[in-house]
Amino acid sequence: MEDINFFEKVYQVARLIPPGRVTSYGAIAAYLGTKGSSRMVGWAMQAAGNAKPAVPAHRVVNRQGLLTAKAHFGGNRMAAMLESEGVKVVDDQIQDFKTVFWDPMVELAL
DNA sequence: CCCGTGACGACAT
DNA sequence: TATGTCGCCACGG
Repeated sequence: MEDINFFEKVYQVARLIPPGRVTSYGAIAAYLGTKGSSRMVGWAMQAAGNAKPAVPAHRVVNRQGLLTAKAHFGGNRMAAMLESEGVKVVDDQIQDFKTVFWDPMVELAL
């Protein structure tokens, strides 16, 4: 685990996000132990586009459940993918965010 | 090696 | 509740 880079850690956790669920940058960061570096998670996601297998970055949103990454995906592609998985999105805001929220700290229960 | 940047978050006002 | 400011750390130039 310590052999892999911070980025890969983020990728692995992100890939564990089940369809129809979403998580926040801070949640991933906290799970990795770098609680205060939620930004790094987002930064990693930027590079995630070059990672293989592809990372479901569209399932990662901010603490408010707002599709901040939407701008990076381009257009409403991100929202469409989420809705396709059963996640309701209105005006870039995930509905019932609390319900679809997937917390690695709890789900992975390390 | 120093500086700016960034898909965030928590706290202060 | 809303807005503003600071902290956080990795990466590129």
